[in-house]
Amino acid sequence: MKISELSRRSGVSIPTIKYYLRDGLLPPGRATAANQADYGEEHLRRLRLVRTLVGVRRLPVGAVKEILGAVTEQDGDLHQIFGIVTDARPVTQQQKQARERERQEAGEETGGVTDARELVAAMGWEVHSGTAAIRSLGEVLDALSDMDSGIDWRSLLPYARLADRISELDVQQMEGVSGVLELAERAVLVSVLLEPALLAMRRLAQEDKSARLFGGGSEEGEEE
Amino acid sequence: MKISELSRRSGVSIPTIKYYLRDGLLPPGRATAANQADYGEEHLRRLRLVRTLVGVRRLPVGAVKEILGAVTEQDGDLHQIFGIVTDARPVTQQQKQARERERQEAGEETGGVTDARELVAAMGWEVHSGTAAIRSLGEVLDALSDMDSGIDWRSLLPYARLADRISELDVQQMEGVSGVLELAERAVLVSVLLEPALLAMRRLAQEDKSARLFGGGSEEGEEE
DNA sequence: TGTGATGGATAGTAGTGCGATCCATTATCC
DNA sequence: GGATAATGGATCGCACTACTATCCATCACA
Repeated sequence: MKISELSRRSGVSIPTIKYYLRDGLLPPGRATAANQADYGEEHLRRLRLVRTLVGVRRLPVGAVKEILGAVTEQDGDLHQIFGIVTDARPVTQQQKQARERERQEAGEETGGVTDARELVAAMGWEVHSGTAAIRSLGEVLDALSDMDSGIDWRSLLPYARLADRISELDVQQMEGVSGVLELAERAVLVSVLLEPALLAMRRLAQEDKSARLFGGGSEEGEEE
Repeated sequence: MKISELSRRSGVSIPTIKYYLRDGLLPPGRATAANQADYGEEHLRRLRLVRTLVGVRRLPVGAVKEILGAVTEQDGDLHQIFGIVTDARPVTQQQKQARERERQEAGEETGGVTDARELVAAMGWEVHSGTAAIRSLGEVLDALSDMDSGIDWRSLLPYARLADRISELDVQQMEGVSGVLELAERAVLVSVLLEPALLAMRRLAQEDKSARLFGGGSEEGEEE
């Protein structure tokens, strides 16, 4: 398949495909001549996955590259794949620098991270301690404490128990998938793409619950 | 309080504060002269909230503006506040345009959105149908179907049930908060800031579960 | 044999989240 | 009361991201 066909079948413009090729998001096609390359079905699948992660999940291109690169070289151990996918965080360069600064002036390990480790311990989760998720959770706990919200890691325990049950559903989604690449792709899909779906459902449920509890205040407004 | 004190107390640089003032993220201080304005404690709180949403939750500045603007003018009905917060989605201009195009070529209402409505109906959630959350969920369902993942809205029902229980926790977090602005701030905190915390906990639990199920493949690597 | 697509490279664009600088005005300290 | 320094307001610039556009020599294919 030539690049024009790849473009037609995926709906992605040729310049964008070239950009992904340059950036290593898409492996180069099999070169048949100095100015000709051949792309296969797996390029199409990969391209669709990239578009999904960038377009729907809105991951930065760099993060998608990390995920896909790590996943395709570490093909074999499903747990490793989950770990890699789990560890890839969407942070831009600017934001990274800002984080650096904040971390430095906070003394390299904020109280929130310590609290996050306590929560992990309380839940009995066994994770390798360098996870980005712990830092991420730590940041939120720091912010909650800075804002005097009165919400601490203990108040998050009920949430953690539900998160635990969500993760059980997640690993169930891996059943019945055969190939190695298919498993990797499924792991990416389940752990990354379901994130916006989960948040969306939470928001829908929130609207429902808040209507039942505090609602009725002004109950017109079906118009958009 | 002068701008310099606001900067010192918040840890936010003066140019950044000026930028927020320009963009309407922060209400202007009470002008005492042509080149002097006075800021109060509520400016400090607001600034901290902005920094939390931009820095920790990584919302685009425009989205934060929408949320805060809507929340502070609609002070009164807690359900309205939840709805507003719920409806603000972080989308950049570029991405918006891309969405526009995709929606046009898909005929203005994708199958995923229809599926999303079915899921909402199956859960018995009562929401006004224009919600961004439905569109968001629809996009994910579209992507899952495009990728032939075999995951459809029915497979998401177990997730939806857990999301429902999460939302019950969310509304519980509103208890014991008194003032109107305090309630609004709490609603923002709970529904927006807890998002990264939820995702982080899900990832931690995923790592734990995947280790228990598929793990043991290569169990060294405590080093970071 | 020529026409148009291809790969590869370089440059340009729009949008975001600031930081830097300039300016006239004005609080403030001596 | 005069120097100093800070303030509000404005404009410019910068780094980064995700593309888009253009150019070019080369080559398939009709």
